[in-house]
Amino acid sequence: MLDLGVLGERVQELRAERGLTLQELADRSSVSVSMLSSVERAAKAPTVTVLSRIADGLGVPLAKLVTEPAQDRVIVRRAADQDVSDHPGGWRRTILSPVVPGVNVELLRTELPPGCDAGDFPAYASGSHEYVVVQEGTLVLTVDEQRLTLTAGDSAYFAADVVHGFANPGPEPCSYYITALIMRPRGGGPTRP
Amino acid sequence: MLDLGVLGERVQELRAERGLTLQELADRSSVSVSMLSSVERAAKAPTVTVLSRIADGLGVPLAKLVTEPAQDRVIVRRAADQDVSDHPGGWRRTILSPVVPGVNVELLRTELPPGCDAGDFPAYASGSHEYVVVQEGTLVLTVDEQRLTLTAGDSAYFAADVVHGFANPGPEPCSYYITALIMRPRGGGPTRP
DNA sequence: GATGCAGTTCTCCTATAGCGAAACGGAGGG
DNA sequence: CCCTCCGTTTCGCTATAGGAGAACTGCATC
Repeated sequence: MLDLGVLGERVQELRAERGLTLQELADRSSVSVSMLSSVERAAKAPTVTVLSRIADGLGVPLAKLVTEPAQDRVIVRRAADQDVSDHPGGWRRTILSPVVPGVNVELLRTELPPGCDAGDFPAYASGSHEYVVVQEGTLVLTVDEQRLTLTAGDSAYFAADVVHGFANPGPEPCSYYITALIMRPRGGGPTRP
Repeated sequence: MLDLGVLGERVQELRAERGLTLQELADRSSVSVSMLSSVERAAKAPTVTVLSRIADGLGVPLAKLVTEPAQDRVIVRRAADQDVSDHPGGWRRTILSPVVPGVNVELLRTELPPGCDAGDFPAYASGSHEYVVVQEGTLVLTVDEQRLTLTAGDSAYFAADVVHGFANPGPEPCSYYITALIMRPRGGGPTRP
């Protein structure tokens, strides 16, 4: 259940960060000063439309105002304990991120031998996205019919709600890191193939 | 700006997925049938409290209902364009993640010369967390008085709401990748009388 | 065609979100 | 001390969110 107090604090904090007065935020967001004050003090529950305008005025996505995360301790995985999976195509994937309840982040390292195509990955749920950074070699990234060639040091971001594939067409091995934030449709489907 | 039509469709879709009737969802969410119908048809704009109850009834986080699917395409940063910052201590940090509105993820690569201590980083807001994977060399990770030695291939996860530091005590260079999910600070403000 | 039933929409009515403007309170400045 | 400025809170008033139940719709079965 949403805590209006937390919501109010969050709005106030974001406004303070930007050095805005109630009046200035009111102008930016087309929400009255009095309403803003009420929301910050949790005196009233704004409608989604009003809260959306407030989020716009603050320059943050609406979701930012209503999500609250969890926290944990330090978890280490030694190189020897890493979860390495060798695939039929000859490529190898290492899942570097420990499983943390409530956090849908995965940090992966993938090694593609020369000429190897790791194939296509399905479109994940809406809202999923991935960061890629190439460590060495050449990576051809395919995102929804769009092909991109990345070399060592290049990084890329894409929304992973479309089909996407990875291939190494070059004569040298390719390795790259992926940070994936995967939204899961309810029912707890399997993790990345 | 939030589109009530989209919101309504989303609620209806989620309800259909679960095979719930308006009445059943009303019972689960403590929101009247008529209000649910109005929201689905975008006839009324619910308050955040009501929408939060609806989200609970559907078993999805509130943010799920208000996040608009990223319509972004691929964003690439070439190695030559990377945002590299050299620090006084002799270490170098490369910010690999393009700035994506609404996503508070950072993907970084850091290079520490032999014997270099990058110093301490402050405690971030509660809920922040980081993944670290060592590419080469030896990294001493300090998290809230706890010291850990990581070598190539090791990865670690920790909640970043405490002071944490990175150092390379070895005779060889050390490089590592960090995926950071940083939450906005909040709650530090003074309470009004 | 009538009857029953499950799901959805419409019809009031009350509580409150939301706005404009006035009132309040603190930090300088005279 | 008194005034002025600036930001915040409070005060009425209006529009609308929200609840309870009636009315409608579609689809079976008799």
